[in-house]
Amino acid sequence: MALSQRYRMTAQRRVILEELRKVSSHPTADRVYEMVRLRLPRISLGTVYRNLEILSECGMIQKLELGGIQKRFDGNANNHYHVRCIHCDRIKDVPIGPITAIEDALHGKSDYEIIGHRLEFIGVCTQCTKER
Amino acid sequence: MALSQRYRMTAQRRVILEELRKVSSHPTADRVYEMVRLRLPRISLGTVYRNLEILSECGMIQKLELGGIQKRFDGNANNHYHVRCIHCDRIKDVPIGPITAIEDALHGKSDYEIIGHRLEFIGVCTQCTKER
DNA sequence: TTATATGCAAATGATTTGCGTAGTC
DNA sequence: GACTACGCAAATCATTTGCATATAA
Repeated sequence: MALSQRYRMTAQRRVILEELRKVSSHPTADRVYEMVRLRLPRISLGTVYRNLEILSECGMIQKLELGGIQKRFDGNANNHYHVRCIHCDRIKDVPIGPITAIEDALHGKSDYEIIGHRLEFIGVCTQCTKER
Repeated sequence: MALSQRYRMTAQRRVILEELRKVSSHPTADRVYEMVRLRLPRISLGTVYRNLEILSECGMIQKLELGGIQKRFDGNANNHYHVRCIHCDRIKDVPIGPITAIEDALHGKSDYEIIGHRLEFIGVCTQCTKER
């Protein structure tokens, strides 16, 4: 929360960041916990949550807060969109840049001062397409 | 869950629907509970949750599952977008229709079969603009 | 009459937090 | 050495669920 804090690079924080950057699966916090625990068996789930929060605050990772119950985390901090499989909840990056035109569509039509948007695509992943 | 069920119009369900249609505030489940309790003091929170679920399943209301911790409900079942105030979380309808072109931008660029999108605008409401 | 719905309370599940100790800067 | 972070366990908060009873169709 405190943006003026001096953050320290602990082993836990480094490993969480490394593991998250290794995968493209957009894991939940407890999946990250599982992944990290292979290298740091004594790490606690609370530490994972705390660090995911701090890392996303610092802009080193991304916290995805769209559909779904659990939050997902993305080692790629660059702003980009995602597709979520409606059946299995698998999330994949989408290879298109930010569509700024979306906000233009709203110009002068809302009394809110528009500062951004959240967009997520819904679809069916290749695996689920096969299985049905 | 069971789509083949025969739903009954109980007093509780009717009042929840009526109250939700009265407001444009996109309340959380417990706000709906408060609203409904003025007319049905003995209703339980569980009943409110169960009915909000059923009503949105039937397409009579909308469940908003974008940013934020708590789900929000919308008495207007027509598909439309929302703006969320980044400071106070107030949600307002946005007077533009579905932007189908958004999905076209993705054509051929993802191996997911795209079936839709979720979009929410982020902004600052008039009240929060004044207060800052 | 009979399946669906309710009220109540307890359970669940994700996330957060308090606290005493450990480690970084 | 001072302050941030950790591990652990308990707390929180939104939401869901089991169960006995009530009610719509």
